[in-house]
Amino acid sequence: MEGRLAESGLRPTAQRSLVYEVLLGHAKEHPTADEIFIQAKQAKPDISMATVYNCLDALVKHNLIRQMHLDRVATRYCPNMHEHAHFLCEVCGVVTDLEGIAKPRSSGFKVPSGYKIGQVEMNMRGVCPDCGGKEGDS
Amino acid sequence: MEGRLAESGLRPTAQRSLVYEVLLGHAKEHPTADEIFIQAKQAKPDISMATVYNCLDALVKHNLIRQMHLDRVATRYCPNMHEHAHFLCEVCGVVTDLEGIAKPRSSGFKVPSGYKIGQVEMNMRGVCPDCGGKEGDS
DNA sequence: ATTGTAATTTAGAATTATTCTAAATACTAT
DNA sequence: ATAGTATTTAGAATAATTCTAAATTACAAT
Repeated sequence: MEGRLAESGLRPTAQRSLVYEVLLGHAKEHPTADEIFIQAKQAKPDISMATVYNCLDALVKHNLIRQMHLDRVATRYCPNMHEHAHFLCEVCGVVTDLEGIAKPRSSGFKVPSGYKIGQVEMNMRGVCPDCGGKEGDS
Repeated sequence: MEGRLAESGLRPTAQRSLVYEVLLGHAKEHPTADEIFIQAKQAKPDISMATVYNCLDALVKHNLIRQMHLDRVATRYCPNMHEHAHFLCEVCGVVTDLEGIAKPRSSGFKVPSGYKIGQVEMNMRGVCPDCGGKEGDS
């Protein structure tokens, strides 16, 4: 953990390591800052919400985690830095990682030359198999 | 305007028509609820913020407009219902529509069968040509 | 080891976006 | 016209995030 923090040029403080560790341990849940705070507080009861935000922002800036903006409620965080899309089941609310996102230009997007693409975020909504989804028109 | 509202099964009230019209007239800006409110207030000074939210939610529900969740700040709205992606320039902050989004399953996403896909949102960040972006690794 | 300096953390206040509530208004169908 | 339903309204309430200024910590240089 601290290793990766240091590699990325971040000072590996106790709080940062903890926030990163919590997120890695709850990757499937794609937790919000608040949920991460609750978990982190169990290990380090004196950690503050502002610190959780600071740490998350620092981790995002150093490309160790990503933000997900799925809807009008709280931002979610994801430590999976492989290219992937997110699928939100509108019935159960679970977010699933779908690996294999293609690069925009090679997959049907008309990106005029001159645009320098950094981060790409791909979100789908629908119904997951557990909730009775059938194959859609994709 | 009212025509499209009625077609979609929404009662075309003055407020809904106005909110829709404002958004159509500012599609390029991808405005927030607040910005739409300010515009709408010029035409109808007694419209309230709650109504703007109500109307926007109704329009979204009836597939006349889409929400965009680009970052941690306010939700943006987009009346362009063609398949397209959004590009946010991290320098000037302008959001551009990029037409031609491909269907997820046919463009490199591993969507296991059983997932029923509804709305898809694709957002890219980077630097636009005006701000000196060069072609990226896409 | 000690000290200086800058980065980080902290609590709590402040801000902002959004939702809620209950009353008033406007439509629709009788 | 009247009843019933949907919509709008103002303002309060909530929730997420940011700000602030003081305290603490980490790191580098002595």
